[in-house]
Amino acid sequence: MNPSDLSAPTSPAGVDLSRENGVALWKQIQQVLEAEIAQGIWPPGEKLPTEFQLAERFDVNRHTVRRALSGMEEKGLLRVEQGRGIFVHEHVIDYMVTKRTRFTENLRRQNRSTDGKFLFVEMEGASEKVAKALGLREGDPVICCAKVSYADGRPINVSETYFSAVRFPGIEDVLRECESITEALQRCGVRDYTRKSTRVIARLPSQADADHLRQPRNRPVLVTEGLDVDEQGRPVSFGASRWASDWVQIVFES
Amino acid sequence: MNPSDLSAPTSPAGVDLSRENGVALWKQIQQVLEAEIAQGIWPPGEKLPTEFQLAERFDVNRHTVRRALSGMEEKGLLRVEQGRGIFVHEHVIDYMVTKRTRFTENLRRQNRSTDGKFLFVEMEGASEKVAKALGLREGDPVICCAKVSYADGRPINVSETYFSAVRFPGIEDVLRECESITEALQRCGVRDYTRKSTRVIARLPSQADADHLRQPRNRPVLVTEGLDVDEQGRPVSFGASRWASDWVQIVFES
DNA sequence: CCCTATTTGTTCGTATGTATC
DNA sequence: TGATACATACGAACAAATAGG
Repeated sequence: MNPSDLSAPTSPAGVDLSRENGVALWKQIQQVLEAEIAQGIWPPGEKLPTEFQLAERFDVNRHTVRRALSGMEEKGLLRVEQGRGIFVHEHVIDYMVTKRTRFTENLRRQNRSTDGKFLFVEMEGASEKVAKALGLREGDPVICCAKVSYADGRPINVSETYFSAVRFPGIEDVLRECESITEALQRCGVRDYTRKSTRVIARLPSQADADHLRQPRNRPVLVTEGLDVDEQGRPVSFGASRWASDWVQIVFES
Repeated sequence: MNPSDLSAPTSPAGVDLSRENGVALWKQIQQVLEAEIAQGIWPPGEKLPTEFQLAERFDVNRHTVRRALSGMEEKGLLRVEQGRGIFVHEHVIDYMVTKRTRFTENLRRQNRSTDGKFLFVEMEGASEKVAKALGLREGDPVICCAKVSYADGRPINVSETYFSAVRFPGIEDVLRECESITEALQRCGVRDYTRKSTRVIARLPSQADADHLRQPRNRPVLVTEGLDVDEQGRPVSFGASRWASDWVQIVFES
């Protein structure tokens, strides 16, 4: 190591850990690091020193540091990314799901800026799943609207939303002109719609989804499938989303 | 390979793929495999031949097979486990979350046998999160009831449920005697309770959770945190669960 | 595209102290 | 006292993902 590095200490001074008070070393390390995060010494989003550097600082084995870090990761305080490093976790976004779930409105209420980018809007034949949800037959024409949604400039969601091309003729063009799906549906005569059911699973993302969400492929995503219905209970749209689970938690209020 | 292996063919006979009809080879392979799964040639839970064996069977490169398989995995037809193999996905369990969510009742309705195993029931000091949810102060005494729940003999859920030790004196012993938490609460004077909110995230499991759920550590789990309240709206219990996301999808009905 | 360095993830083996039977 | 189990801590090696040239 270059001596000039000493002028830019990347971590607080050495800490004395007691090896005789009966408290496990890894627990003491976790306490110290949690306190430092709480004090803002390591602000949200900041990269922590490497496991090796932390091991040097506390004068313990790397395994001992890892034990402390894994406890903090489970608490949601850290995000550990293989090959990149360890990061202090930013505050996650609560995405509230209620009967009346609207993406933009939802995040605005949490003082998040929102943005969206259409990937494509096109007509295709309904898959078995889409057909079943919308009450159509497999192969019936549907409009698929694929987009990536952002909060505070970070991609948090990749989605495809399907509409019956028969029920909503011309929605293809309307969607391309509108900012939000709610707006497009209103222009197509749907004054109001509500969420009927939402299905949630967790899995690892496809390469394409990982790219869109700018996350590694070994971090899981939340996958949701939701069906929206109009005031008469008829299906309006079926949406499939992948959420960056490191940044979003989905909250269902009854 | 031992010649006797030939007497136990593990896969259907060779299939002719057309290289001239403009349909990508991997799509043709996917069609064939999906048809075979639909026909029950590869029943749910069955291990498929290795990628190499499939490549030999279709006389293509292993990467071509992988392309087909990855499409099927995204559809949820397969489950790929690094180092173990490729398995036909069993039908997943729909765990319905409504205002009145009861574990056993919920799964019985889907003709699933249920079982549970208590890991421990003990008193501890409330963490910040638990205290906040139950309306207590950090360190206040709470009873933690940890269990693993099974459906059809497969572990699908690891959970800890917390109760105020002040509000429910003696629940520690009642829990140990009861089969279900609903029953224990009834014995403690809670006639009815409803789910107020449920929070969902996805992450990779801890070693302990992976062991309980009998799944590899690189398969994600669904993590839910739910708050139950009594008829007066007072918090009754706070539960934190990890779900084997390969076997369960959580469905919220509004 | 390959190659290398960095960093985290995983799995061995070993040793020690403590609690329990 | 021994036998056993368990948690803790260290060391070494290798695997896997990332980033940069």
